[in-house]
Amino acid sequence: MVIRPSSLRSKFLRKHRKWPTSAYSYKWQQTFIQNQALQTLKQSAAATPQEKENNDRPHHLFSAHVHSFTSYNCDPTPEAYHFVIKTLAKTSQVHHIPRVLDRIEFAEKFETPEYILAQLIKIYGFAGRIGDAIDLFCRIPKFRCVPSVYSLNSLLYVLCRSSESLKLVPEMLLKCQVMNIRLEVSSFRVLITALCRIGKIGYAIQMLNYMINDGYGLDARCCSLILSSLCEEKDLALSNFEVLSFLEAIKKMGFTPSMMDYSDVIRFLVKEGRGLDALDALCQMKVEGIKPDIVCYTMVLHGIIAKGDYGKADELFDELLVLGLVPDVYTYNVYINGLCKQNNVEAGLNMISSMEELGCKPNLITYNLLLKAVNKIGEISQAKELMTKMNLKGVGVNSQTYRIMLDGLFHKGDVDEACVLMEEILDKQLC
DNA sequence: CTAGGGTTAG
Repeated sequence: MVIRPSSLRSKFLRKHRKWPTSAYSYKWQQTFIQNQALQTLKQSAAATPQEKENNDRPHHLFSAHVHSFTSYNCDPTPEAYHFVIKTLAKTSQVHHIPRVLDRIEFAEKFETPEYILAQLIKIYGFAGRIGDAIDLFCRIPKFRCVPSVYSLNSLLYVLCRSSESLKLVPEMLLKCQVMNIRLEVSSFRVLITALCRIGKIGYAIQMLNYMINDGYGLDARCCSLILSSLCEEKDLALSNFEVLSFLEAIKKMGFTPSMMDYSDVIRFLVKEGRGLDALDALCQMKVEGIKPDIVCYTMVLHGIIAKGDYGKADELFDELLVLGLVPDVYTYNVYINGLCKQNNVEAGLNMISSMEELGCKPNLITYNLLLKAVNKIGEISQAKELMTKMNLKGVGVNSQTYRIMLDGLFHKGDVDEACVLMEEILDKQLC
């Protein structure tokens, strides 16, 4: 028969208890006294700030710890040790933690709560002590604690922080099999998040494959994460090829993209000058029953206009209105940009009043776009008028505004006016 | 809790 240590301990307590009370009451008093001891310890740690800064006295906290518990004639609690460890970490005395650990291992009997050890793994990791973190992980059973995926995730998190320690991950995954810890979806999330963060998206996709092969099922969060990382990937040779094919692949495996997923993809496609692909993605959304919001439409509209397909742009604008979406400044600016590119300045200027009627205030960008277009067709006086209107409406100008105006004036050969404007710029120190 | 994500030009 297996006798669990906890039942052994309670038998021992019943036999040797000091108070003629029930076990419940005894426990209560014990907890109370331990709390008092912990309070004393915390006070003594807080009361000596000058010693905290003094690294020559590393034993202070630790001896205070022992002392406060012996003076209350009770055993230190795991929480007390936790406090000591946290304090040592906070005061950059991580190198003194091993002594504390030794004491927990050899002098104490309690079952150490796993979170304390898991947290220490992270402390070690952030202090750059990868070796200590790994050692601690392997040593967890010595602290009368059964390591679970919780500790493993902490370790994986730490290992994934640098490319150097990343190499140790496969070894640790094997090791945890021996320790009988089964990876959970959360572990994969830790790995994939970290891999994406350090730009190792290829490895992240590999992890996703392992996950599927090991029967964990496809995790939507992992998919979204990899997808958005691919969209942000700077190596275009890689991402241009991957983004859509990756999306296609995970969709086949049962992933249903959310609006955010599509937003990421559309933003990527537009940035890459693939406006038509962005439009396709938008259609795909609708097919899948997701109503694209105004941001999606604005991005696609931008992409289409960049391609010069103004007919499609108009269609798209109509469509969004039909869907009941309300265009905002971003949308109007994109649209106005399209009108300006077609040299349809008239329509662009009319948009200002339309916007105002619809309760959408034109902003600096709106005016800059139109100023540029007006100057382009050589209507300097109209541009000046527009600038006055800007001021009137309380829309401040920026250096871009002045550059546009100077450009216009020089283009016209109006050097005098340009000089006047130049002085105004110098006055405002907007150079 | 319903944001965030999106607009000029260099």
